[in-house]
Amino acid sequence: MVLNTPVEQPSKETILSVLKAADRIRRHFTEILKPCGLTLQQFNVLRILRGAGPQGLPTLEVGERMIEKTPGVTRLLDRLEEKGLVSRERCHEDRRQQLCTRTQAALDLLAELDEPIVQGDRDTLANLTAQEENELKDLTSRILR
Amino acid sequence: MVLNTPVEQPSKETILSVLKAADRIRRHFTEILKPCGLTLQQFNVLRILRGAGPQGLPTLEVGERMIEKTPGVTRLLDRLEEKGLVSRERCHEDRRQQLCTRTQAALDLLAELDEPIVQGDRDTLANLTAQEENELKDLTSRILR
DNA sequence: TCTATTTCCTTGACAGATCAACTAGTGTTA
DNA sequence: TAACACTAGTTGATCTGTCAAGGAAATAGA
Repeated sequence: MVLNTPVEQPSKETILSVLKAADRIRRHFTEILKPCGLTLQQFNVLRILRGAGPQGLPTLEVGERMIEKTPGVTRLLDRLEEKGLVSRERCHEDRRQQLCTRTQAALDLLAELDEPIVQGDRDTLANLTAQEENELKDLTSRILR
Repeated sequence: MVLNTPVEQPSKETILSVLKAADRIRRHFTEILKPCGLTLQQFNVLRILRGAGPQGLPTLEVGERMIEKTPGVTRLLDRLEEKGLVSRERCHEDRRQQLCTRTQAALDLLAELDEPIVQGDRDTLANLTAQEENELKDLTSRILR
């Protein structure tokens, strides 16, 4: 998950700290989602599809919004379809595309999760002031750019 | 990899930014390691074992230093052993333990990687001043704590 | 209009993360 | 010393990430 601990250069420490923080964040939300039987990525897909509305999105579009390689998305969608949370059908204008839509069940599930997730957001940054939060956003956005 | 993009609360943006940065960092180092046929985690294990010296470390110890669940470590070590980079043998004092040691081949490989990795560290934070770097370390270390 | 290329997506294969269940030694204690 | 719990590690199953290869529809060019 994370680079190891032997620390010499200060940069290494900083990088390590960023990676560890991301790791804690991921675990935190994974924990929140576990009772619903959703993984973090599945949840992301559902939220993206909720945002897309009833007309749905083609597979690649979903992938792009997740910064994710396509093959993973296909199989992610496979599982969500099996669970009845997503439905897919060929697009008529462009028959290469598969339009993915969230089902009503997905909307219900997401609605249940909204509060816990917002709370999770709060908990994640509970130790930072609003200003520090902005600073953190700024600094991380400038990493490797 | 990352939470999706629909953004309402500022906390969400910050969290997203941290996750994305970690993602870029991970990809960056993965890229550096690819020519050597090592994954990031394999590299971590080898560095840990290099740090441990010739007497090696039991499997669980390796796992702890990686913030990693044990089962994963076992299989990680399996692959490294197949590649001839790690050797394992039962500990005589406590026959439950497997002592894992880096081989000479591993040391050679790591030596080759030291410079590229240090350069990778530099590149990662190239856009931050030393002070900003410290700030980033501080802020991330306070996330979810 | 027919081939060549591109685009969208799927499949296969393998590394890795995580959970649950299990084996094999160790230690403890009655 | 026999029974019990504990520790170290492995194995199996499922999900995800990534690469490489490929199919099928759309598009471009001759």
